[in-house]
Amino acid sequence: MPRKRKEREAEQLESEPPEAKPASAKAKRKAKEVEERDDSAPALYLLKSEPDEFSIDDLAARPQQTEPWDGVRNFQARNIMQRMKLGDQCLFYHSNTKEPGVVGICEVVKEAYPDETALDPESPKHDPKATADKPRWFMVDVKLVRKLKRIVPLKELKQHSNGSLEGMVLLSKGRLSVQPVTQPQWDFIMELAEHEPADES
DNA sequence: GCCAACGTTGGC
DNA sequence: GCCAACGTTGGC
Repeated sequence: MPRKRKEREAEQLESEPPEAKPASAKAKRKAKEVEERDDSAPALYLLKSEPDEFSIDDLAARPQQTEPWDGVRNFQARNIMQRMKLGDQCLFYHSNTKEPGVVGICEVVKEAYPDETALDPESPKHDPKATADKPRWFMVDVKLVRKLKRIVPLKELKQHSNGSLEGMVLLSKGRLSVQPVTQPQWDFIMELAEHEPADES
């Protein structure tokens, strides 16, 4: 029975990471990236949330200012999340709202573990394909580090899409809800947050 | 509310 | 294995 390609790809994504499998060129590249990663520095990411659902202020109001990042239902996003390590830093991004943009920083305080909302038939996020044995979806816990002095709006980030933020995933793969961020991109956004927005006219 | 972009599903 | 149809995301 020939496997459907998309299905195979999805399963590949599902069973990744970690640990060795035959290893495509892509997988090797990824392994090399991990190997070369400087373990002394936390990795950097961006997490999207719709503030109507869960905002940076909701995170700030939580006990311990900590929350499980549940509900991710995209393989690529999940795989990125599964690579997160304790202490990795994440930009908190407000999406699907009046003023979308980066609003704060949070930190990984618990590495990937099964997302129980996928297993719960009562949950709107329930996934019938998820089982206790093969949970399929994972989440991390994040803790608020700080809110930024001001929101750095998407509109403003876009103004630098051919400059300091060239190649930023947010600007090319707009829909991915968990994304890697590079150190220069991170630093630049921090810099933006410290200053008043540049005059747009 | 509209719609473009993109991921997923399923027929063949 | 291709691709059309469908669903979701998210900016505007």
